[in-house]
Amino acid sequence: MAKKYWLFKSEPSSFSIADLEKATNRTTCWDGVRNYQARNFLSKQIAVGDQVFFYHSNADPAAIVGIAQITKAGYPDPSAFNSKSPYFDEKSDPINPTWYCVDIKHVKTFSKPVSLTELKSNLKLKNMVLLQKGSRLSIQPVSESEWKEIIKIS
DNA sequence: GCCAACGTTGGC
DNA sequence: GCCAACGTTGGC
Repeated sequence: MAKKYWLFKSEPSSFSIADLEKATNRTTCWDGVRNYQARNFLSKQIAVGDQVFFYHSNADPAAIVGIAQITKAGYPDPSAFNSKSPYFDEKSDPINPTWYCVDIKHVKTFSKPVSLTELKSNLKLKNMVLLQKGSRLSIQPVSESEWKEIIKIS
């Protein structure tokens, strides 16, 4: 299976790429995703070795700030069953879990982040999911050509 | 802080 | 099944 590319959004005030870099094994469980479309990517399509752009939303500036890779494919999100977690979902059944997560590992932090403004100004990237009007999806596919173009500018 | 766009909920 | 109301996301 060909390697695939993704973009994961995170608000740096809750979890930034610096936090990922500092995490044990530079790895974290990407939990708490509570959107069905994003869930489907996590549970069905994202595979070990896939590459991920780490994006800071609600940030100044909003930007792609680095790269991570998938170290563990989709598995049931433990936070959904933890009543103390802010992501607890009492309706999720452990036998047939509603929510999934993956593990990601830090690969690199860009010395020069690629800002949303730069992405928007690049015509080769106009079809990126991130740039579509009203796009709020927190886990998005990125095409190979988009990936390469962004690596080139970074 | 504002607000447009989106997803979900729940009454009917 | 429709759709209004609500809560959330996220750029500005």
